[in-house]
Amino acid sequence: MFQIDLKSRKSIYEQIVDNVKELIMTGMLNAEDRLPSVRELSKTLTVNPNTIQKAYRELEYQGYLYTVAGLGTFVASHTGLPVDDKKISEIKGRLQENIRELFYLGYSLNKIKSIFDELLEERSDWNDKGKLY
Amino acid sequence: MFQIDLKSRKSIYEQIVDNVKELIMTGMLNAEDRLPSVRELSKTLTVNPNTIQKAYRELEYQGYLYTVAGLGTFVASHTGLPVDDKKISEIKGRLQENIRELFYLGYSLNKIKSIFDELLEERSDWNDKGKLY
Amino acid sequence: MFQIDLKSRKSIYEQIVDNVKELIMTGMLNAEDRLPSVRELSKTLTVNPNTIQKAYRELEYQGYLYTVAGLGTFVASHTGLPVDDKKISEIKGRLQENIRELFYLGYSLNKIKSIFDELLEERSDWNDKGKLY
Amino acid sequence: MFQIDLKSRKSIYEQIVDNVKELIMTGMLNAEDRLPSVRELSKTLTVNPNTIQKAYRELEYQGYLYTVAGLGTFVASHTGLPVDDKKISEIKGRLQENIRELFYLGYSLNKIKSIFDELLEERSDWNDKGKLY
DNA sequence: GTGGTCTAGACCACT
DNA sequence: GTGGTCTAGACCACA
Repeated sequence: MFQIDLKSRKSIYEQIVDNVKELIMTGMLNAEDRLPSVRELSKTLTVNPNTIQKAYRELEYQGYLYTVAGLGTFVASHTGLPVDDKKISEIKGRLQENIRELFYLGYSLNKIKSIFDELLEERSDWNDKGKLY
Repeated sequence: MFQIDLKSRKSIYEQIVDNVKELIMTGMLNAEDRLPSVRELSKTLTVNPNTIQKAYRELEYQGYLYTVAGLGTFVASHTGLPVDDKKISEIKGRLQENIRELFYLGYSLNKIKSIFDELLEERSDWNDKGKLY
Repeated sequence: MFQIDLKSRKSIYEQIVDNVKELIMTGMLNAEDRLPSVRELSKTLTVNPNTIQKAYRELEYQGYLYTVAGLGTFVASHTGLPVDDKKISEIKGRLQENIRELFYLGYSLNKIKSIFDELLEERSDWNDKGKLY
Repeated sequence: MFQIDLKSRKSIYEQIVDNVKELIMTGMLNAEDRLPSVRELSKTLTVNPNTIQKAYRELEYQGYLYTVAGLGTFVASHTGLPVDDKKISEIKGRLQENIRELFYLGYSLNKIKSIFDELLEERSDWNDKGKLY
């Protein structure tokens, strides 16, 4: 599934959260898919079960997963969710930050734009079907 | 100068680092400008001096500031710095991540592009003079 | 009959208990009505039979149902039950809690009262016939 | 501050969550008040620090507290928050449930109304000042 | 001092 | 089997 980097400055549970999010966002995991059980993932990653559970719970809080005690943990479907304005503006803030950094490193605004377009180009295989905006 | 948000998840020293970086990148602080002393900033932000100290040290380490004993802390000039490829690709990675997240939240690629263009528009006052790329 | 929400934090058997209680209280199920067998309900809800079993047993224990071996499970009649003072004061406690919460969320006492009246209004179709108080 | 009931079916951390919420809602704890540190409360309640932390974190998720690592945990101010519609309708659901139960226990709608009015009366000392609705 | 993370290992309720 | 809670005790970064 993925690997944990113990040397990273990110905490283990945070790495798990990010990795699972990515699997969901890239479509490797789809709505209603069952995730490995806490104990299973604990073994394959050689990480304490509590740590896995913490990650899963965090993902549940963030709306990516839901849990049925005794059955397992599943990918939540998020269609129809009201778009989270707070989240959006947070992402915009991060984008601004990145723009600023690139600018500081010597890139002109035009160059930054072309970099971004390039990145979008790479994703042109993604399907806009069902997109709300 | 700027404000600290205690409620943020970011640690205080990290907020200071980010804020100073931002001031430098946006041109509010220019090369050779003198920063407030540790004690001064400590008072204006009502933050422990050790915390300010740590932030300044981190900024020094990252090349944004330099210190002259007995005189104070100053903004370093960065012109002529070799473009840090590692940093660039890290930023690109973060941009990709943001794209993925917006896409996941229901935005089409076109919409994402227009969001980014909007953000760039807001910075159109920035001067490309002296940009290397 | 009703639906189970796997995403709910409530355990499945608890949802069944609550739903059956509701059906009884709203008069959809009346004294001596026969409930679906464990196997039947298990199929229609696609839920493990053990889970249904546990829910029925709980409802029996709480006095809502009774079982006749070989015949099935039935709704118990509750007329003439001595009013359970302990239960009443427990419900009052919960009401207090809800009042507190609404108040905390910014509602005035008057507004809270009108919310409650509204909820009662929705139930004005209920029949007070036979009520002891 | 409060006591934990080990015999309760509520988990310890949940009891802490509920108790702290109540302290906040009743005004015993006010915005920006500092809560006992994790270790402190751990000692006074003779409960493991991890359990306290879990409770505090839960309260943070729910918006009642905020945390500054190295400084402590504080009561968040919630004024100006957009009223959480989801929360409101959840509370309404609970109120309906209580109404239903009282009805089932033999109370007429009128009696239920008078019970609720009585409960509100007890809180008539509360001040509506600053209430949004 | 503060909160945050992590481990090892136990016990419980639910499916 | 599943997730959920709890303990005891360790180590880290931040203020």
